[in-house]
Amino acid sequence: MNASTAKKPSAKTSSRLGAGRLKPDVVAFKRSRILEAASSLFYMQGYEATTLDMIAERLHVTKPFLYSYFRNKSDILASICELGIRESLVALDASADVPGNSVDRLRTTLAKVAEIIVDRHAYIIVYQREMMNLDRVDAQRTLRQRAEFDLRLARLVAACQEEGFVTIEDATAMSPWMGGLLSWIPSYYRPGGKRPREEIVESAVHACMRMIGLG
Amino acid sequence: MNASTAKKPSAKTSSRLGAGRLKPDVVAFKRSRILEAASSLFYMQGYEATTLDMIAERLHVTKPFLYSYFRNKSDILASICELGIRESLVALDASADVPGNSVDRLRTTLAKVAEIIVDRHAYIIVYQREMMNLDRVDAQRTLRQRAEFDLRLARLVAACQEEGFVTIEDATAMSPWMGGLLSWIPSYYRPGGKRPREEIVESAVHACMRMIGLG
DNA sequence: CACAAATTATACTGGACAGTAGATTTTAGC
DNA sequence: GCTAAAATCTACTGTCCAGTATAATTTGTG
Repeated sequence: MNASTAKKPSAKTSSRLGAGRLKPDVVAFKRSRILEAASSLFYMQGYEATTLDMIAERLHVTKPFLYSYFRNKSDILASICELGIRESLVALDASADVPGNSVDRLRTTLAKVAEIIVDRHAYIIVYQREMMNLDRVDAQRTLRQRAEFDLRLARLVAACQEEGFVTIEDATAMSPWMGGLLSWIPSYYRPGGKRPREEIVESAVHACMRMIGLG
Repeated sequence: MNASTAKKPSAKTSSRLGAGRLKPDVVAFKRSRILEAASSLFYMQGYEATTLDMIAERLHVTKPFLYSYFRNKSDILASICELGIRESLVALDASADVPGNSVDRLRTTLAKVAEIIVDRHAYIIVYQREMMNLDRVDAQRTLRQRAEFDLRLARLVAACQEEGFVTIEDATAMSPWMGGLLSWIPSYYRPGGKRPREEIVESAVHACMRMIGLG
């Protein structure tokens, strides 16, 4: 295969043009397994300390196998960073569909994002810690996604202000702190720790809401 | 010299035993200049991507020179991590001397720590990002310092509760979020950005105080 | 100004690791 | 079950860099 960038099997790799449903899914599955193994190792040992041979070994494959699914080491990292933030972005997008008023929407969305961050803690940590190892293009895309995250969060807060639920003047100035607090969760909460997931999420949401005067 | 760990000139390095005031200071000065150069490069490019030759070049010295003042590369990093947190710890210690009630003490201390973090942003970022590159001993000491930081912050919050200024039941559960928020400052605030230092500090302190119901 | 001790530099080594060329095996259509 | 293509592996290379042995230089002292 030797995917130069995209792994999309160029439309007519299989004999039956555009037909094969299975193969693309298999490719996607393999990619996600590689990312799982890589993120776990990056999380525990760091990006530079993790060799491609280690990733390959964990999957019982060899290094050139990885190169069939990713351009190079930093392409693996870029995919992890991408995954690390996209889900949160999707959750923020979905906030418009939450029933109730703007405060309900904010609270529900914060909780949803907090849950995602707890569940994907390894991706988030790797994302924050290793972003600088990305090449220019990947780094810029990732930064843009992060800016998008902050922007949408700020809009949610602004809506609470506009609808009159929040009277604190500098409420929008609090939204970056909310983003920071959420991003901080994985540093503070280790999976398998004593505190249950729900408690962490609830506490984080509380902290965020109080920042804008909503108990 | 070839400092094996401590650089203390073993008491009678100079001819006049225990007399020389200058030399130890010169050694300390050189060490701090090395740390400055190293932290700046680690901050901008990451620990692994920074070679000892780069650090030496920036100071117009050579690699073996660095080995006269630090055991190895990770010893340099360990010193940066140490510095990155010690000042904050000192500020937390000094909180007992702040006049006024416990709320005044908390507010003043949070502001002081926020200022330190803003001023030492490179150290803080490197500390958070590269801690895993430390060897076991240095990593444990650093983790202990961080735990100490969280503990003292929690005590300050608890005092506000005991003196009756804070009525929120889960106030102490908020203190880790305060620590996280403060640690987040350098990711959000880049020096030379549009927002002035004071504004950032004030906003951060506000956010923290509101978490425990103090506007 | 000689001469020991300290400081700093030159020049090298050894190992690790990302990335690759080419061989081999598996898969799937006929 | 034959054959072409896709998937995967074996074996290698070139580079980079932490760390070091040893040489040169500076500094302080009598």
